[in-house]
Amino acid sequence: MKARAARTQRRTRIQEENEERILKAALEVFSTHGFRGSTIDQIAEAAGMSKPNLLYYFRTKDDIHRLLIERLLDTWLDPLRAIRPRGDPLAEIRSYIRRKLEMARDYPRESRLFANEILQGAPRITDALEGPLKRLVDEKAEVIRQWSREGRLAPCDPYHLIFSIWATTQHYADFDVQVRAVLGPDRGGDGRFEDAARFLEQLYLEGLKSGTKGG
Amino acid sequence: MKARAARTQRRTRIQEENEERILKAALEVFSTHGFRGSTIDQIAEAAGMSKPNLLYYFRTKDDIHRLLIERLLDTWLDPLRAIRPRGDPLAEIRSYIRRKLEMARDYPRESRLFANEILQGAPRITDALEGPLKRLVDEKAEVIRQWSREGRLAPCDPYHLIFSIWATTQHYADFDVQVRAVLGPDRGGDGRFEDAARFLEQLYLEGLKSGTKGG
DNA sequence: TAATATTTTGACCGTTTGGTAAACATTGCA
DNA sequence: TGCAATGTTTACCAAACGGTCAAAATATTA
Repeated sequence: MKARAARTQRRTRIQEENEERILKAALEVFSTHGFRGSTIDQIAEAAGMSKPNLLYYFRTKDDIHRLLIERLLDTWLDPLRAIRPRGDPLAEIRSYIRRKLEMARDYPRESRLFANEILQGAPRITDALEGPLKRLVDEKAEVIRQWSREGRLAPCDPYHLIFSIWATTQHYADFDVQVRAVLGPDRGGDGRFEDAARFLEQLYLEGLKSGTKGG
Repeated sequence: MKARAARTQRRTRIQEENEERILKAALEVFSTHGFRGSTIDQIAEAAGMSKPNLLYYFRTKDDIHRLLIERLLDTWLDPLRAIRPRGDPLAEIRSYIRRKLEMARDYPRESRLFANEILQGAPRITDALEGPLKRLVDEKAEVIRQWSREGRLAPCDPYHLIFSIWATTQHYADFDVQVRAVLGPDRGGDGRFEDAARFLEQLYLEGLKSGTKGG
């Protein structure tokens, strides 16, 4: 029985280990060089195996990338999904910012992989953007709009609110080098995420509390 | 006299035209595929000339990229430089956001070129980040801090304030595909920049007006 | 342990890539 | 007009690239 077929049926211990090693290495490489900027050799070396050996587990470079993106999209929107329509608006938004910042801190490579993909025109995930992503955002935007209608949140454009939270939080993963360079060795350390959280919470909670006029 | 030497002295009309054509084409290509993802052939084709012809004007692919980045950095920080310490804090911040949004709208390729560079670890511009950029940000951060001290602006971390403005405005250039996909054909049109401006101004002006407690 | 299935390797292939060399064409000017 | 400087093209190269193949090595199991 060939390995190809086997993988779809039963997976060996070695298969499981090596595929995971490859994906981990590929995430590192793809996220820092983009798809075209990464070579199979680079990934193989990072995974500690030869190129043909790697290609025994994944038929093409594209396959690896596709799987990584697929996995990513699966969990990337969890924080947004976690917004509860019945919760307190400002508390929900604060939690959302928190969770997104934690993801930027704990999964910066995933963030950069995504950013690379979008930056280059999202050739492989346009469907996901226009389908599931749009639907989820539409749903949560309606929740936010309802909060505003009920006077529990300042009236504002829910889509641009979501965009701005994406932007500000992912910035700390995607533009990490710049953030560190500007903050310098002192303030660029581990504390920067807490400083960011404090600032963003202040900005959003003050900027969005009801009683504030808005568009 | 060789062309190489001539370029440093007097530039022919043809030289001027072709170098400009090449840079324009290269900006388009580099900004959407990154450095390694772009090929000289692609740039040459976009510029409407043959590869050797292009290489007559620029010795290497790297040279083109370096020049583009150099030009970019030169104007990229103009909006930040334009912040006047003696102006009204909220008005200055509003203008800054406006200008940055306009740049995202009018020069999205430059924004993406920069984003690509930072995302991939800023290998070619670390010096610029740690030097001139950091100095400028330090200077303006002090201005902002002073505003807070004077009670004309809510106390806040000036660095993260600047980061958040960078992030939210550049987002509309760098993540354009995603923004369009989510907003859909109706709201994704030309109006999205004005909607964004309205939202961001509300957020920042309300979130930062003095009288607000902060860290 | 023997037989079988799986895993790893080295040698290789066609294509693409960045870049060169030299011949050819064009332009600008005395 | 003639001639040198400038500009363009054709043909090419070596290295890097994505990927294949068959044989060797290892692991699994009857």
